[in-house]
Amino acid sequence: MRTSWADSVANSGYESAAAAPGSSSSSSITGSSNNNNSARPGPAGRSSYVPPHLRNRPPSAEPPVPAAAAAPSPGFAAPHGGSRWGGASRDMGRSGFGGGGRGGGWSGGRTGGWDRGRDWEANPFENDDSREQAPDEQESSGINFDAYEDIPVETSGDNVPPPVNTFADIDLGEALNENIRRCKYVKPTPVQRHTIPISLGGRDLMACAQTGSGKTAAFCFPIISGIMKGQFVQRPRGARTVYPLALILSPTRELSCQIHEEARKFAYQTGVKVVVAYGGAPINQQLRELERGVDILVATPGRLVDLLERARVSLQMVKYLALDEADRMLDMGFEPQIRRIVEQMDMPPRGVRQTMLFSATFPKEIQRLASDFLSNYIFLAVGRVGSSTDLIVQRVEFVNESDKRSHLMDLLHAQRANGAHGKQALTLVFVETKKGADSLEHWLCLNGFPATTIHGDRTQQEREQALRSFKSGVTPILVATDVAARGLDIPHVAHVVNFDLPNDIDDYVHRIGRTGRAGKSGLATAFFNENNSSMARSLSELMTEANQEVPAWLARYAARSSYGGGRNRRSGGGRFGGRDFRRDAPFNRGGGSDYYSGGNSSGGGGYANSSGGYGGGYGGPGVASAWD
DNA sequence: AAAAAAC
Repeated sequence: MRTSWADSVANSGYESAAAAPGSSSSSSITGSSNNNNSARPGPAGRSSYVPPHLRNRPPSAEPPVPAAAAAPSPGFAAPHGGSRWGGASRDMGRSGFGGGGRGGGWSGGRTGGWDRGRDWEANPFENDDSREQAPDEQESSGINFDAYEDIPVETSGDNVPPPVNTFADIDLGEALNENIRRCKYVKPTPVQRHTIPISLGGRDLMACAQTGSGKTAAFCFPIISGIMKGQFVQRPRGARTVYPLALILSPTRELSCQIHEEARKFAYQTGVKVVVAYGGAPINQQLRELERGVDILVATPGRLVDLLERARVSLQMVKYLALDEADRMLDMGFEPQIRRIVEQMDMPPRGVRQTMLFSATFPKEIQRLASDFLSNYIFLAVGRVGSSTDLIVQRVEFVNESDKRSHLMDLLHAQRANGAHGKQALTLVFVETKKGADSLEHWLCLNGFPATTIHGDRTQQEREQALRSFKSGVTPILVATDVAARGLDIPHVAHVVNFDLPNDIDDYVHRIGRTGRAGKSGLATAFFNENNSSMARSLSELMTEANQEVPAWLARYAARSSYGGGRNRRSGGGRFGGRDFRRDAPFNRGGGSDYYSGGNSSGGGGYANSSGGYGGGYGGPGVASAWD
């Protein structure tokens, strides 16, 4: 049975002061072979244990097998230790993984013990090439990096670390670099260029970046690297509780799955173990996975609370907390649950753990809430201009409720006619309600359009099946509620139809972001009628910002309609999905919640560094003077 | 008002 990274590395001798994730030196880290605190429990024969990621490799490629050491202290099944950096030789190309066996306390209720088959770390890259790639793909990764040139970037906060230009500029470690290569990432996207150094520097972060701009990797790389480099204290091994070092929360089950799949690629053969937990799926399998060891837990809030209540998971050892779609996680529906997880369980407080919040949109009122979870954080906004939303052609058509179906059919017909080989291009149709989704799907199928649907009234199996069937083109039309609005990376979505417009402009931004991924172009069509008049203004503003053609009738609606369209008249105004709310009230301290959260900030006005002349004055490369 | 998120 293999254990997770931190389990195998750390041991009871260490103090909890984890090495700062950003500490650059790797040479000083204790090698596994001379770590006398190591303990290797378990049956004899375990001494020849070969960690999963090293099996089936030529002997020459294997790092030295760590020496067996003292028996574990009572109550602990402490695996042997070892630096994640690979002990003596980092140049081995992989870390000196200490895959110690788990002692007799292995509590899965299984008797056979050691199941090698299950220990094998499946290659997460296996299925990557099964998807057919367009022949004209310029980058093998499919990411059109040219689309990312010259994006305005805004940062604020104390001492913002400078961005990097290449992955090689950062010491992420060989194993991680190898996975970056396997992912065919040539160079970091803007959000990655800025986020990774901030995060490696141990700083809290609120990051606002386009849909499809590589946010997942931006928070995964530093977490994985930090866990590999860190010398973490032995995690207690009591009962059946597991102690992840990192927690990644997301608002939907499918998004958590997706993050898990991606994180597994990044963590492949690093020994860092990533596990996912979400509702609607049998909990027992997830529990078994957890028992096999977990460093990074990806979860949806409900299931995590369940696991915490059952005491199967403890957040006591969490060093990294990442909220994806953070503004969604902190809106009305989710906030209490998130507060409970972050503030009322056993997670270390802000300032002790490192917290990173990511989204494409960040309304100010949500930023205010979010600052409760952050300590002296850096705000980062990567602009929209020249980036992915620019590559999405947005159209708005006036369609009365009663005409929507036939109008949709017209669009689909035209699309089919234009499509290659008469095949239907992938089209994602958003509707307002679950019932509406079912009935539209039914109607489409009746009319000869292969469609399926995804929404919260379907079983998890049905939801995942629908997504697979859509991705593979079996049902090239997917009718969805907002469950599919955020984060899902579905390659080759040619067209997003807002059959029903959302009531919030931010939701619109996330929805249309399902197309135009990774720098590719896409089309978004919205059906607008009197019922959407409250959206007229924000929609027309957004389209103007994105250099889209605003129909004259929409402009008239916008001029007529009162403010408040979409509730937060554009979360940032300008070119970004958001702007640091701290800069709006630089002298407004105290009085209730502590916006400045760190307590050691340098002064009321010291936050801006890209537009104002004041503040720390970091004006390094890539920090555009974006605010006019 | 709807959607999502545990059993």
